[in-house]
Amino acid sequence: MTQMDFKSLPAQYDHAAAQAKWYSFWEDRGYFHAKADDPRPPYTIVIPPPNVTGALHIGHALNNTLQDILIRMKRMQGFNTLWMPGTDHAGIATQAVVERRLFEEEKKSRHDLGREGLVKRIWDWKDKYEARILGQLRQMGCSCDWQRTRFTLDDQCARAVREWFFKLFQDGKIYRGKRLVNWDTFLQTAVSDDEVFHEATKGHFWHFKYPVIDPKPGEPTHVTIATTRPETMLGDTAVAVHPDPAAAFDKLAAELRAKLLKATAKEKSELEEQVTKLQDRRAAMQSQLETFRDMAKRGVMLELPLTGRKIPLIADEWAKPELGSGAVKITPAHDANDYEVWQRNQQIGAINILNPDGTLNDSVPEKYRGLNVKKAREAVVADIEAAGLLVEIEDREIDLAHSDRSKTPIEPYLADQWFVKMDDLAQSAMDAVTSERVEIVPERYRKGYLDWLGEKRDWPIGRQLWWGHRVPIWTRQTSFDGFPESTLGAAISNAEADKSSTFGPSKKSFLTPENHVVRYEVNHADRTIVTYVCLRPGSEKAERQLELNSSGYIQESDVLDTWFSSALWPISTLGWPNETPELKKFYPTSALVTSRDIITLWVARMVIAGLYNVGEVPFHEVYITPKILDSYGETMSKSKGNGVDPLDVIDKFGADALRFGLAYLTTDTQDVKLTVDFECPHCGAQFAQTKKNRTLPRIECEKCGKPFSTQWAEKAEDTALPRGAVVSERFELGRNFANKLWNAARFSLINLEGMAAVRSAEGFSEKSLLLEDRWLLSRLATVTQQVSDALEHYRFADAARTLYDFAWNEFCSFYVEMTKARFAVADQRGTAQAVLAHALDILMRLLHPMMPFLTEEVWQLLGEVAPERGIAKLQAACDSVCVAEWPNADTARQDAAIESQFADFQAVLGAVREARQRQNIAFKEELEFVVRCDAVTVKLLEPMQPYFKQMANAKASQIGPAGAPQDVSISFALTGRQGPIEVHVDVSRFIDKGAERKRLEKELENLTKQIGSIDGKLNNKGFVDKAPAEVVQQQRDKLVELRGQLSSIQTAIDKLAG
RNA sequence: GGGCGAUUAGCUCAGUUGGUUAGAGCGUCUGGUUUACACCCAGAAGGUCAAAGGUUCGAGUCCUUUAUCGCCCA
Repeated sequence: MTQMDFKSLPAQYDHAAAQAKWYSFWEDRGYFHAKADDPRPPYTIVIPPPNVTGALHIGHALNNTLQDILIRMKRMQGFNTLWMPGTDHAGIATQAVVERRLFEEEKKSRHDLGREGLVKRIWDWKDKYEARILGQLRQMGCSCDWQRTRFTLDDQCARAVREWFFKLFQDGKIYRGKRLVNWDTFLQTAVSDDEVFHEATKGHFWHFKYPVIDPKPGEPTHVTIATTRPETMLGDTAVAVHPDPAAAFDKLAAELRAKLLKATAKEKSELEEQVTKLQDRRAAMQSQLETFRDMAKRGVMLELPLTGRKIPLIADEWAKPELGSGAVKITPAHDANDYEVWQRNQQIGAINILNPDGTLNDSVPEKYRGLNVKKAREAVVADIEAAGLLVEIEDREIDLAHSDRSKTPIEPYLADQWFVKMDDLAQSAMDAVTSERVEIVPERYRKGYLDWLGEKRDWPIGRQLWWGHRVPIWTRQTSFDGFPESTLGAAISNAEADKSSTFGPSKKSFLTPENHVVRYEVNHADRTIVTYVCLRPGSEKAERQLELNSSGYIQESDVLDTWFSSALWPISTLGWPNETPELKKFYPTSALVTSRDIITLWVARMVIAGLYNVGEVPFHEVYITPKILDSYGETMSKSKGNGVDPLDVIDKFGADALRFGLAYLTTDTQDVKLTVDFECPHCGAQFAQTKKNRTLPRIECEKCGKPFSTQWAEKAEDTALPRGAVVSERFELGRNFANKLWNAARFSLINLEGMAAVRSAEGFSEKSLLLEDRWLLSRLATVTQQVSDALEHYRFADAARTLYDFAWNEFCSFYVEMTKARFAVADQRGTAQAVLAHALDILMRLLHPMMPFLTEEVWQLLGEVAPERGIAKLQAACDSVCVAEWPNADTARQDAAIESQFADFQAVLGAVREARQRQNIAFKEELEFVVRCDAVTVKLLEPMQPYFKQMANAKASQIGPAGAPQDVSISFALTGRQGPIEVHVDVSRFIDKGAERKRLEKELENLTKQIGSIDGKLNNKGFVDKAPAEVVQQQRDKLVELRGQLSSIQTAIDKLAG
């Protein structure tokens, strides 16, 4: 076998080359593919499907890296590992992006294209970004089972959506109702509360008078109301006053008094002022409010200006006696609070005054019809003023809801919606968490989940969009003019009972009891019946039949909320509703890794859907990742322009560095701030991304002044410039670590040549293991335990830090350094090689989940020189570290005594090195030193002579109980395992006595302080009596030690003086 | 208004059930080219653990209050 010349390996780790080589290697060998008939226990994660609106940023990189770390570890542990990949269609978000571009680039609206045309455009968009996203995941090294890639809008997912909807409809859990929704007048759809953001804006508070109809003598002739949205008065259906003003005032006063009791002096005066104000107001207004209340009870009507309508004065607690006039206008169709008032006072009714596009509809007087909100507002205010009913206009800051998607103001709007009843469903998902069938990590996120579900608010699932799963319901409206109303109830219950109906299409053979469910809605006002037919998936023929003109059914035009399909993700991807082998094998899945903002939107709904459809929770553990913020502490987002593209980081630092860096940041408590820098493509200078420059299409380098383009570049003149990457220096840590590992491996490879021959000739003897071998093996066992345990419990940062510290500070800085001296000695060579190869092997396995490319590169090279590895027993290395067995901690090799002996050696070495640095003595100059210590330590240190030479260019001239300092030396008093160790480094040729005395005096002061503190503790009776005996003993030992050190330092000082 | 979290070195962050003199990376300073690595090596300086009070023999860690910041819900 011809061996590679390892010396010719590059001195820097070539991440690009490794990435290009190994990803396809793993994929070609099918390592990522999980088979349903594999008998090994399964370990499954479904990816949180990234939405196809745009490319992934570093937050996604974090989320997916963590999943890959778990998956890769479990794969090595011998599980049948499935990581299910895919993307999400993200209904409103994607449609909004495509519509916006359509408008920007072609000045067209979606209506110009029509439903089919727009949907085609969105599919094109989806294809492009899906490819981009999946490509990014590959670049990161994600080991997804690509053969199973799904999309929430593909046929398989569509079937699952249809089936779930059908089941819910059949069970009576889906209903249609009128609800106040957040209406986006731009996109013309309802958006959920979660898609709305609030912003304080400058606005006004208008006060109007409504005339009272036929007031009794002495009663007020007008009621004053106030509003921030005057145009909504056209939809008023009542004015409310409080039913018991006296009680309301009493309550407020009581609350203030309670606050006052607890208040600080500073708050007190302010509260007292409030009390006075309230008292004044009460004196002035209570009797008038009671008059209004009495009028309301009597059924007094008001004249609603501009409309010619009469509306009632009602008593309802929503009216606040302490605010404004105490009376409040009620517009149930356009205000959430007023809607609630309507629910309590059904007789007042509700009037929707808006068209879907935000203009006023036919329910308002003709002159306002067709006006948009802004124009209507101006007109109403002008007309009210002209009528002499305008009281005043206040300036006021208003909290205005905006649509997250279109950035336009939201109008509360009464619309027909499909809802899912949440009572039992929410309860089932709560039970799953309280019973710990689903465990949320970190635990504090449980509360939010349970609180949200506990509200059991019904879920509005319809979206007035074109991109999504269409509601699988066909509707027909028929008149029942020909039927006496009294017989209707009976007709319908008959129909329900035998699934055939006078009005329904039951006689047609295409509808069978299995494939459809029918529900009816009787509308007495206009004497119609609406028939809803829900069809099961796979009834395409029935769908076509229903849509024939003769039967007059049309399919609902709304599509379903994206989360309705995402909720099914863990089961739809595995083939549900079919009972596939995959579903049997891989469901419930093992873990879900996601971000906290979708615990309610997504996680809770997956639990609901899993339990409802399959009867089992979708996953056993949910790990919530930290969130990545930019240097201002803001969340990263495409629209803000502060996102970092993982590919930029990979280009510059490598995928291993990205992944390791991310794992290193993932502690369980914190969000993570990342510095974000531009990198100039001309001169390579890095400078901070700021709020100002982060959305510019072109930027001039702060250093060389040359311009470069950014992600915002669109004009040809900008895109022609070279693109500047956006990176973060935080990943330097990972890059440096990767390089360190690479070089340690390179050193090992160079020195392992011929190893196999030596090994087989000599055999292996346990006795040939030196202290440093035993130390390393002991540490390796402990590190293996710690890393496994940390990853098992989602403590990614712990695992990363443990590996970093061990690999750099122990393996490289000590073990590898020490082998340099041993390789020079023929009879030590074999053992050192065996241990080195073994340690490198284990280290690569432990690092593989975090740094897959580097570890594979090293693994393959190591395989060339050491195809068989191990300590007592040789084993052939596996073809790829990707499927190598996860290390088992060799606990028999853990040895605390060895570790502390080694620590003594490290301390002595450290003292010698410090002496050299203190005195600025070049490494070339050999130092001599004396060690005074007990006999056991002598035995330990004597064999270490070669290492003192190797690592500090120093020689111990004496080691023993009688070791005496040279005339001019730098002295250290150390705490050894057996007892005190004094190190005296002979610096007669070099010393700066003054500096050394200063250092020693400082040391003396330090020791004195410590001794004082321990003395204090030991003289404290409380401590001696109450603290555990071992802690007290520890302090006593410490005191003795410190006193010993004090005297050695004192001696050293005296000597310098003398 | 309610809930959750944060505040530790110049910066970004660790710090297990309370127990030696609170750690790391970057940055700063000093000095280096030794059988891999300057993306390196050997050292150093740098902290009233946000503030106040409490529990305890002992508090960065537990409790209370306050301040500032962030997120979620209304």
